[in-house]
Amino acid sequence: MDKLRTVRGVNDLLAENLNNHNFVINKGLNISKKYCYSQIDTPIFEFSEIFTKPLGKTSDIVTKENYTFEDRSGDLLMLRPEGTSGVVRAFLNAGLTQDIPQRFSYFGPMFRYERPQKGRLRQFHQFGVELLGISSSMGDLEVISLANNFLKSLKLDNKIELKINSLGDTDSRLNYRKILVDYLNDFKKELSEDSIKRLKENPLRILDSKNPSDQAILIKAPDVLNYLNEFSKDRFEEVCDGLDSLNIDYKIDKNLVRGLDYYCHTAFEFITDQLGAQGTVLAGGRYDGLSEMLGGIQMPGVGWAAGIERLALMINANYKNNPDLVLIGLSEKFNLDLLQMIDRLIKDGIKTEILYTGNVSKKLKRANKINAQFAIIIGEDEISQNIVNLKNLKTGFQQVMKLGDAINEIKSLLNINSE
RNA sequence: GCGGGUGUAGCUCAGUUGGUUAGAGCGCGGGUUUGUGGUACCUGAGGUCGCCGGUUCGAAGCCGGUCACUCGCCCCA
Repeated sequence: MDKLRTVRGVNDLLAENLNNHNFVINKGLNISKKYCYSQIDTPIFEFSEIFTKPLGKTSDIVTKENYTFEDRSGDLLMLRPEGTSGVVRAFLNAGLTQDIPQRFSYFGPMFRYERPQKGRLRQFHQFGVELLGISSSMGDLEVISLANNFLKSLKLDNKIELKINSLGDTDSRLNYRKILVDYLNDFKKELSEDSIKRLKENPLRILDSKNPSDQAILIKAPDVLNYLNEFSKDRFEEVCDGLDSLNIDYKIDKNLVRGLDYYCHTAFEFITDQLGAQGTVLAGGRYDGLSEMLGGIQMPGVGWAAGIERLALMINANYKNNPDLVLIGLSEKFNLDLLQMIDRLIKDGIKTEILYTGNVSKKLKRANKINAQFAIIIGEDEISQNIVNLKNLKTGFQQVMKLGDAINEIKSLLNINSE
């Protein structure tokens, strides 16, 4: 380490950015609380299998993008690359299978060893929700409705569109997989290198390839939706009809596939064109097999996760942290008096900062810079008469009065209600 | 992991074909103002030109490597 810096793909969050993040998180928590989702917090690392089992052996997240390490007792651990597996694990651990449905919301850092880009970091943050124990399409519709209202509350609904698809149940999926592989095998020579590899490992992923020659081949490829069995097809129709009656706009994208193995039936992504290659801002789907993959009982689930960084890039939460009031002493010997005064001021809900150093002129300059509304200035005279000099920094008007009167004046002018 | 672009002061950026002591604006410090801010004027500090090596009498500028950011691919939120 020759210079002070963070490791690659990992950022500090300074006031303004953090404010945007918190804005996104708070909107998410608020709206999910109204849908009766309880917040849950799970560890940021788990035994590796918690992720490797459900995510699938061929997913990049498991094969090359994880942060894995052995701890001192020799256990193989992984920094979580996503949130769902941990939440389901916690749900199983807590024995909540006896009390379904369960609704969870969560947020926190996730870790993937990827090539960093804007909106794609190695430590990044997700906000997500999971609904466990509801197998009908109503579950899918509920979480999509929640997502839609979440994005609306961020005023992003006009910049983002919803794409959905269905992967069908296991039977449909395996059947379609066979048909797709048969079709693609005829074009093997024209497929991209990546896609040839995926033909064996995870052929469905070829569907969302951006390679032009792949795309040309895909135009005539068999359509997943035509190969769903009766049950899966009906289920997908229920979801589409449901979205119609909820007035949620969507586009069916037959090439939309989720990257992780545990998904089935409904898959959806909310996508923007404003973030370049990182356009997926919120994505999710149904994962009825996940619980069993972890060794639990059969337990249907559906949920989504949103990229907090990506959403934060699209909003501007108007960061403000200016004091209502600054306290100024004529010299440093009044600083302790000011510190005593703060007890009372914060009880009245007044955001107060003490300016400790410099002469009065410097302190007022500083007060301007941090955009304070009022200043209380004290010196020998004020102390001896038990009064303060209250100055309105916007108008320049100032007068001496009792501290209690000053507090009332500030509160009434700034509309502050004490708590 | 692959391909392209960028990297000069705290910030935004100039810097000609390789040529003396690398500049501007904003910001920051001090002063005009020892109990009163915003404006104005004066003034000062701040740079290993991302890092390492090479070419050259001489490199911020050229060459190689490397690190970081960024765009696309990949992956995905």
